[in-house]
Order: sequence, then C-alpha cells, then structure tokens
Amino acid sequence: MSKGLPKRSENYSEWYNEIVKRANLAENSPVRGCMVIKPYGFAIWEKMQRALDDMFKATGHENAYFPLFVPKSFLEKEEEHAEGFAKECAVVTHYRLKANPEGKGLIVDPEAELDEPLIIRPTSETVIWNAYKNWIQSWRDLPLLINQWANVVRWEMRTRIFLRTAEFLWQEGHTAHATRGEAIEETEKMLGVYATFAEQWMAMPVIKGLKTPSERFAGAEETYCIEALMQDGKALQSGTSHFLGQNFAKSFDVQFVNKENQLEYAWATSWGVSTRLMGALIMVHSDDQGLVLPPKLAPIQVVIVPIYRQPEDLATIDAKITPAIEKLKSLGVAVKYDADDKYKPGYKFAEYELRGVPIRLGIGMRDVENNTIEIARRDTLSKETVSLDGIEERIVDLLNEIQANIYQKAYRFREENTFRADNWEQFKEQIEKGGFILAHWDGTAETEEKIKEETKAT
RNA sequence: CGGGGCGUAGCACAGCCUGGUAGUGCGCUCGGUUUGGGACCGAGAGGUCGGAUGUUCGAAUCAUCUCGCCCCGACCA
Repeated sequence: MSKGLPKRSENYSEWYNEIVKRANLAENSPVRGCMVIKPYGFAIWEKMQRALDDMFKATGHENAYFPLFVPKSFLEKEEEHAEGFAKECAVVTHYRLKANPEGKGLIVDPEAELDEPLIIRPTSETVIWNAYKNWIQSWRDLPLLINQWANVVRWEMRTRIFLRTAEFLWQEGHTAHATRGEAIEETEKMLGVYATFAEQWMAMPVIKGLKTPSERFAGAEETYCIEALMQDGKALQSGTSHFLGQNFAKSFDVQFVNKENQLEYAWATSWGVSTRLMGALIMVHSDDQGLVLPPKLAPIQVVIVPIYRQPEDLATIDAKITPAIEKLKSLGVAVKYDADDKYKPGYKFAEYELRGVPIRLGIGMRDVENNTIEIARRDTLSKETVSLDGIEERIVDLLNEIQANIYQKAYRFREENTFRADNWEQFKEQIEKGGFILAHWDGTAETEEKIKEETKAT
C-alpha cells in the first residue's frame, strides 16, 4: 500500500476521498449513496453540533423532534415545495413483509399496503407546520423558535461522502413570527449565526449571499446562503436560511389573532446546516499530509508521543509528563497520551498528521534529562524543542494561534482567488480558472440562464 | 440516465494482449533484533480471480450476458 496521499493539485477528488478514508472519518455503506460515519468523524460532527446548538439556544431557540415519515398529502399542500422535492423522495408503501410462498426469503406482503404512502422526510416544513397549526392561536404564542436535529433523505442522482449523500444528518430550524419584518430579521440573524460558526469554529471564511429565484429553496420567498471557497477553486454552499413568507401558514392553515384582534397567517423561516460542513472542513484546510483540523473542533487537540527503548524509560517518561497532562486536562484541553507500543513513534507521527491533530508533543529520555519537550504544529508542520516549564500555557496559546492561522490562510486563499470581472469576456476567461468572481448582473432570470448555459458558473 | 474506468487474499495492485502449477507489496500470526519521522530479519496463515453461460483437452486470461463500484455530467444541503 502506498503511504503517501494523492497530491491535492493532481487529483482533487481522489485526494479528498483518501483523506476521508485514511483519517478514519467515514466510509461508503452497502446502501447506495449512504455513508457510515466512523467514530473519529462523528466526534468532529458532535463538536460542531454542540457549538451550533449552544448558539441556537443563545438566540432563544429550543429543540424538539418530529417524525421521520411525512404523509404524501402533507407534501402536496405547498405546491412549489411539492414540485421541488417530488423527484428525490424515498416512499414507504407497505408496513409488512412475509415469507415467500414460492421459495426462500421474504416478500413485501401485498395485503399490507398503506392507505396513504409515507414519504421519508427530505425536510420537515410540512410535518412541522401541520403541528404548528395547533400550537399557534394568538400573537402571544409567537415567535415560536424551534430547532430539530435529525436525518433526512434525498435520493440524489450522484453521491459523495459528506458532500452529498442520500441520507444525511442535519439541523433544521423552523420558526413562526407575527410579522414579515420579524421573520426576515430571523432569517438574516440565523444566516449570521452560520457565518459566525463557520468563521470562528471551522476557521472557514464565508460569503453571505442571496440566491437567485431559480436557486431558491422550493417554497421560499427568499433564500440566503453562506458560500465558502474550496481549494480546487469551486464554491461550496455550506448553509442556507430561508424566508418562507406566509406560504406554509396558508397551506397548513396556521392563523393567529393579532393585537388588533384580527386573524392573520403566521410568517415563517427555516434554516439548516448538514454533515456537508464536514466535507467543507476537509476541503478548506487539508493538505498533502492529510486532514488539518481547527483546534476548536479537534476531538484530540494535543497528542503526546513518548519515545523510549526500555520499559523503565517509559515509566520515567510517564512520571515526567503526567503532571503536564493533568494540568492540560484541567485547562480544558483534549489531550491524548499515546504510549501504545504496537506502533513506533514515526508511524504515530504520520498517523496523527493524517488525522489532523493540531499539536503533537514528543518526549524521550533526552528530554527528560534536559527538562524539555518537542512541539510539532500540524498547520505549519514545524517542530521546536522547548522547556517543559510552563508548557501548559504555551499549548493553550498555541491552540489559539493555530485556530487563527488556519483561518488567515483560508482567508488569504480566498482573497487571492476572488476576481473582478467588468465585462463578459473577462468573466468567461476567469470562470475557467475557478475562484469567486465579483461581477455585474442585471438581475433577470434570462441573464442568469444565459450565464449558466455559456459557462458553468453558478 | 448519458460518457469513461475498474472488479484477482483484509488493503493496494501485477498477471490477461500471446489460454497450461494464482503472484507481489502492505497488513495479519509466531520468534528474534529494534524504537527521536511510517523499523528489520526469518518462518507461517490467508484465494469460489465479482457472477452466469459458452469456446477449449485445459479459462483469471478468449466470447456473450449480467451484477457491483469509482470518476465526469444533469440534480442538490
């Protein structure tokens, strides 16, 4: 087996797939288009979830859970929504199997057909607004600020781990408001939350934007999004926030009595980010040595590798390093001490680099004698031997520095790959090279269509 | 659904053109030496060559069909 990774510059897809595989993040499952998220990958996702969830709570939202199944009739109620999602829905038509009377195995029991097919949710607006009908009577019930962590299924034609899977994990916020203005404010606020999360936690600079009518969420009046630039020069939509107007309130008859004692339809928003963020995280920072994780999302922030010959040496190193480990833990740093003797140090170095661990410490007998330790940074791949005294504070500072540094690096990359095009020729020329382009648009769908036809820009 | 590529040991692959004892590297097991950037030596275990049919004395190899995976496009968070 080759030890090196494919080069990022040579084959971006292959490089991405290899990182996902070798960093132990996820793998394809036997079910078409679905993925298995492995413990290490899931640990990163959990950190993202926790950070996002805290941000949702801080903005007044509460979590709830709605069913996986959506009756077909629900999906049909909002016309544009129905049309938009119809072609990618998984449908449940039966509730029972039985032994095959003509041989082995099981068959779908033809007598167990459901009266109404159930759709496996591609998104939950319909089930949720059906529930909101009973939850909302008065302006005093508003705003209703709910979020759900769930899995959804969209039967995509072509799938890719984390970036586009048939089933994916996400968070979907669904809010109801008394006024149009308040709902728009919420839509923009949550887009801001996503942008803050992307920048402060993922160290990923994003551009906030407004989607054109043709790219809007099915059933929305306005779709806002954040877009990040990947290292291959392509943009990745990383989060969306929709202003749904009164569309769903009207379809599900959600009316409330306002302060003037008049019946009015509620105003809606919905917003979501998914496991696609994992894909973005990988593509934005990783290099030819593997994954690079921002310290704030790294399940292991610091790994310590003892280097020893004899078991007695290991015991000496253990004794020397244990106080530092305890101190780091008390400072809230996720430390792993890897004294496993199955692998040699060199192997471990390569392995933790592949997994994106931000800081690696190496300590051997030489260090014990000199009261030193070797610090290696994942972001710069640089190494330095420093005194063991005060190492804990130094680590905490360094974690912050790495977080800032990889953000800066990604930011510079984006700046260097953002261009201005003032005419059609410049635009066409640049789009071939990739990157973001600031261009002029007359705002019509015809022009948008023409641009998409003649180039591959979105 | 279109266009390309690939299915041979747990993983990565060679062998196929020109049919004749199923191979290499990594990993795994055992023993020994090693341990500051993916250690080395020795001995082992591990295969319905994706599946079916055909051609042949003989098929991983040739033919037909079939299934699966990956990449590129249309679709999308």
